[in-house]
Formats: sequence, structure tokens, C-alpha cells
Amino acid sequence: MKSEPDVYSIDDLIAAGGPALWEGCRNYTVRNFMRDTMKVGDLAFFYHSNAEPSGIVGTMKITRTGYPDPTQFDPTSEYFDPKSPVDTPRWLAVDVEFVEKFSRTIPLAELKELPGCEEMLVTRRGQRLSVMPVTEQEWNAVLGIPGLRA
DNA sequence: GCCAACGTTGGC
DNA sequence: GCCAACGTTGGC
Repeated sequence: MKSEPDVYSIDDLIAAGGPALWEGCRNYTVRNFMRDTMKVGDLAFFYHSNAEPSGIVGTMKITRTGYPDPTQFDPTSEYFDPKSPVDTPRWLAVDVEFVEKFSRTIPLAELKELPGCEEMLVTRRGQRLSVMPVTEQEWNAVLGIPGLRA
């Protein structure tokens, strides 16, 4: 799950001290992931995009899935969507809870070189989804990097 | 700041 | 329902 750290970083999630709304996704593929694929208890990587460097910074847990994103109905929110019907909300959100912050960022370039992550979606050229699935093999390959928990 | 990739919109 | 134009993402 990607977020620009200038907007919302893993430190912001830590500071939340508990489950936090993962809001503002306005892409139908991501919406469908939130609705159909993500389950309570699932683990996720926290990825900083548009960062220096961009990469994985830690992990979190999904604590609530696929419910209407309240920001779509909030005219004061930058994510307000006046075309979303109140009775059939167009956009969904999930709640996430901080699990772990790594000792360093794992940059995108390192992910591309990491054995077991050759097919990892986030490393694919042109891949712009803010939420995408990770295989167990990829998960284990990242967590197997020495020294992340130093 | 550039630009490739690709999702979305809207005319027809 | 096609597809060109447009907008956004996000690495570099």
C-alpha cells in the first residue's frame, strides 16, 4: 500500500496509536481489491512513494475492510466526490494498524534486484496502483533481508 | 521538471 | 462501444 510520506507517512500511522483510516483511493481496481481481496488480519507493506528514496518502510495489518470511504461525502475533503451516490457509495476504504517499522527504507531499486521479487507488481514499469497484492514468496523475500529489524 | 504509462472522460 | 484527448501517478 503506497502513500506519499509528505501526505501520510509510517510515522503518522505510528502516531495514530491504533487503527487508522486508509482513505482517498479513487481507482476502481484498488476499490475492488478493498472490496473483494483484502481480509481482516491481512498484513501489508507500507510503501513510501514520491519519497527519497521511495520504497518499503514497514508493515501493517488490516483491521477493517471494504467500507464506504467517508471522505467521498465530505465537501471539505480533497477526496470529496460529488458524483458518488450516498446509497451506493462509489469508493471504499480499509482500516490499517501499525505493525513494524524497518530499520531502513528498502528502495525500489533493491526490490527489483531481490531474489523472489522478480514479478513483484510494485517493481513493474508503469504500475501506478496505490494498493496491489503481494505474494507470500515476495513477502518472505522482503522480510528475509538481513538487518531490517536491527 | 520531465515524461512514460495508463486510467478516465466524452464526443461521436 | 470506439478511441482521442486529457489528467494523474510516480520514478528518475
